[in-house]
Amino acid sequence: MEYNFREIEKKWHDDWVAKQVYKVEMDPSKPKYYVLDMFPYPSGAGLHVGHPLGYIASDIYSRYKRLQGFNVLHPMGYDAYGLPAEQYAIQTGQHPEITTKNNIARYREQLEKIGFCFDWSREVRTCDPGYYKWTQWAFQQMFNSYYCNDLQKARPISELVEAFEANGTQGLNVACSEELSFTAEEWKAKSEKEKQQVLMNYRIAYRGETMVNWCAALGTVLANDEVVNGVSERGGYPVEQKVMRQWCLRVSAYAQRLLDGLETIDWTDSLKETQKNWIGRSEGTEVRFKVKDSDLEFTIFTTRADTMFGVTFMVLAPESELVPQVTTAAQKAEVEAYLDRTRKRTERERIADRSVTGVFSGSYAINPFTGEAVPIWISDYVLAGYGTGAIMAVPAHDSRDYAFAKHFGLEIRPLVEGCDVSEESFDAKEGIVCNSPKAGATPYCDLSLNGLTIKEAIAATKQYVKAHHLGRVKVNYRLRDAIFSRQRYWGEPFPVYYDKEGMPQMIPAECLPLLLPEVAKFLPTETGEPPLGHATKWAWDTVNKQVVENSLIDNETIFPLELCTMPGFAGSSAYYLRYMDPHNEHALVDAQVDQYWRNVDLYIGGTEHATGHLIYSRFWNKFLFDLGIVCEEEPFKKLINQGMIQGRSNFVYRINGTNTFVSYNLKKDYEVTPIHVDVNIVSNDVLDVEAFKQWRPEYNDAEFVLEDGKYICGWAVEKMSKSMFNVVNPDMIVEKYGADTLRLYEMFLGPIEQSKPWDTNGIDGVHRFLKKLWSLFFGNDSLKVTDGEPTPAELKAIHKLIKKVTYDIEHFSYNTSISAFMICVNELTSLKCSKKAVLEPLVVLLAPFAPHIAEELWHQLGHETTVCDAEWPAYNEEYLVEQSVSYVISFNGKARYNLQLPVGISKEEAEKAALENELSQKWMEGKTVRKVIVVPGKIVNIVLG
RNA sequence: GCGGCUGUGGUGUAAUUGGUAGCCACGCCAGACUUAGGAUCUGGUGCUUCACGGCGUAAGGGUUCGAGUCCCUUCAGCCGCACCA
Repeated sequence: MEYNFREIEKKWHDDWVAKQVYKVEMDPSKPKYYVLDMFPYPSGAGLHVGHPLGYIASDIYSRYKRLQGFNVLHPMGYDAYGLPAEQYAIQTGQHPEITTKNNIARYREQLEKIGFCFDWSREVRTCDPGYYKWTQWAFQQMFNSYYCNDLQKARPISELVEAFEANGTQGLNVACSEELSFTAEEWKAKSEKEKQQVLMNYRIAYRGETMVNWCAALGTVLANDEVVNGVSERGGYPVEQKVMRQWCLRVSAYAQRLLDGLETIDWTDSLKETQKNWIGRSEGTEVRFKVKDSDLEFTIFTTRADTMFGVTFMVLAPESELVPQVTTAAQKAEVEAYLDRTRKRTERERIADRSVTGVFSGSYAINPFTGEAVPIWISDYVLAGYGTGAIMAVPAHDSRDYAFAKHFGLEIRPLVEGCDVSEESFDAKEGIVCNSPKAGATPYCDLSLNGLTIKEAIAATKQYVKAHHLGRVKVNYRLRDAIFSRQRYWGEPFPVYYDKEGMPQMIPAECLPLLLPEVAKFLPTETGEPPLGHATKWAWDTVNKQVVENSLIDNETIFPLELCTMPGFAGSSAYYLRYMDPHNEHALVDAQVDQYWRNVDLYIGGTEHATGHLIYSRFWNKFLFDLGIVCEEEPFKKLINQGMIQGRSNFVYRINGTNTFVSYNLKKDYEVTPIHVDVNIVSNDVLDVEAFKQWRPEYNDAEFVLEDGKYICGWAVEKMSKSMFNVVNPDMIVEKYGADTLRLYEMFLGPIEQSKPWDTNGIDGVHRFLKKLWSLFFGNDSLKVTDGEPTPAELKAIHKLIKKVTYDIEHFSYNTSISAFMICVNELTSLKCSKKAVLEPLVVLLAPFAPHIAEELWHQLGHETTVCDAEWPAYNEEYLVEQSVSYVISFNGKARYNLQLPVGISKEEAEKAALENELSQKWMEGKTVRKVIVVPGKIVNIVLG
């Protein structure tokens, strides 16, 4: 009987669907396990072989955990809102709703073929109203919350109002956009509108005027993680910095907790490192400087407080609001010209061109430590968005200040013993401080740092600043608030309207979801007019279908609605929670359900989400945790990044000016042009010549110079893309070899975390393995499984496998498991073993990897129930014990030969046996044994004197 | 510039975590069965040497009886952050 994978896979797939084998219910009698894949956004290209890599890995683990008796939640859904889905729709000129629907259908079809154990009854789509109701709901909760730094958690905004009424801002320690200061009386005197404006400064979801990344080509603003090297991540369009009023999420309030939480979760070091870099914690000091001959004062941030005595100038960011205030009349024209120039530069130009530019403001600042007046400059090497947008420049010990000082001829004052600053600055934080004035030498300051190490000097200066109220110790984070609005169509509408004061108000929670309206034109605009402006009919509450004309109408008053939509990461930030309770209409997730499933035990996905989704999700979850909605602070306990699958392109070589193609190893004799050829008509780098002729009309009459009767193609690793003809679809592999072969092969390719090119060479090896496995069960035309007692050799083979596979799955080392399967099957084949007692555990072990064939064999062995509900076999060490162990006898560490010694022999006995054996040898005469080292069960090393 | 990771046959990789480097595959070579094979089966395959042997885990050094594995230096590649004060 042949291994007919097509028939088997079809049969069991249909059976699983009919019997709902993968449907999961909450079951408190069993321990839970939650395995999650990063859900895909349904792009138009469909799945390629890179997508399933992670899904297969998680599927294996899910099935394994189920066999171990866990109640496993393993869901799948679609990240359907957002830029990628919308860009695809725009490119194909279709409505995103239609393309999204079609793409999802295609994804589903492809996923079905691979035999995943997803519980499809829990599928979520971020663009479903029933789903985004909870995205909108979460946004409203954030709007109604502020972040208390003392409690280190989000609290209802009403508590903040109470605090204002009682004490104003007195004693307040909360996250805010701008430090405000007012008394309770002043608060009470404010108008309702003013109060709302003040509260906006504290809300976790707030509308604020900030520097944003504006991408004209995409017609929208973008979050920082959506901008890479100054261009948009999606499409690579230019991005410019612009001040705009936008919705933002106060992610920065959670910076420290996001950092601390990393210590509690099992992620790779590299991913944690990426997030740490992104959060960018930096401890330093804020110091106030007065402007000379003025009441003005401004604050700078520095991590090098020890260099206060080396300050020779100050620099402001061009965007700083201080710039107009410190610019003197004489310098005005020059400053304006400079501001104009810098304003015009895009982010990319700013990154590319790092030549030193700047302009003198005309004013001076007083160094609070020395009383010295130093010039205030303006330069775009100082960023408005970090620290205070102003710095004290210490050219001797900062390379950027150094370059600036050299360029403009400013003083460089070294402060570290023995450092040479004639050619470059001395940036290292090591050495002994010198050149600071003696204590009491100036009327301003009695601090002397001479003789201290830099670290001691920093601490001493911090202390001094604090004691003399010159500033404060401050921790800065690079992490910025997330810009949360997009001037695009395909996203969640904000559940927001604007009152007659123009202040945003939340649509009543019972009216959610606010549905995304139909619009005549959904294209984005270069000027940033949101497409929702075209909407004429809005609706909310799917039940009541209240319709409003572009506005909320209340007692005949018309209130305009927010026209921006939410960004892609909104819908993906809490989807793992929704899977727990996907049909709940009353809560994002029921508290009891959340108590049971808690959080994701194993999360598998790509590194590309390190600074986007994986930050936002953690933030979102921590916020919900603060509110008591979820019971775990971190959403993803363990995370594995599957490597990227690159394309492996094939080339044919056309002899210039002809239609003749020369095989790879002969091409050096000709002048040739390499041409990409579709990898799907190449096998093991051998071109299917006939298929090539059919591939394109111009090759119909192609001729070939062959080697050994074959046409060998060249190859290269490139991005997997249509234009390189190197895209491999999983469907094609499934069609040719079956889903089980695809699953095994993707895992056999190498460690999951490693990036590698997709290379179909070698897939025959795993396919052959399945055929060999099949032939353990079937003879020429019938089942040949027998009931006999297994021999010790057979038991050893299978128990070795059980041990190895169990260990490997726990360690996500699937590639080595598959090797172990191959070894076992080869052993059983040569032992001619077809005993049920051996083959049955083999089938169970295989079930996570190749579920279809395992299911078929399981039923062939006479079982009625699905193999998914079998029990994971346990191994017995007894069967693995060797009768004797081969010890390596080595002299002075050099291995000489093997000596068989009985199992269980003690260290001393082994030593003795080895010596007896050796000392009788002739060549040992006259040598003295200095030491004998026995590694139990392994090695005897004899050290000769 | 700062931080992290990686480096093993022609190829993908493995190595019981410091114990005979190269498991399992691909490819290649030889053989068997075949009208035929992109089928199946058997054997071989790190380099070098006729051989005995010698050399081999990016390069160099160190620790150790023993190093692919630990430590130091260098080189190469990949990734993250980056005028972040």
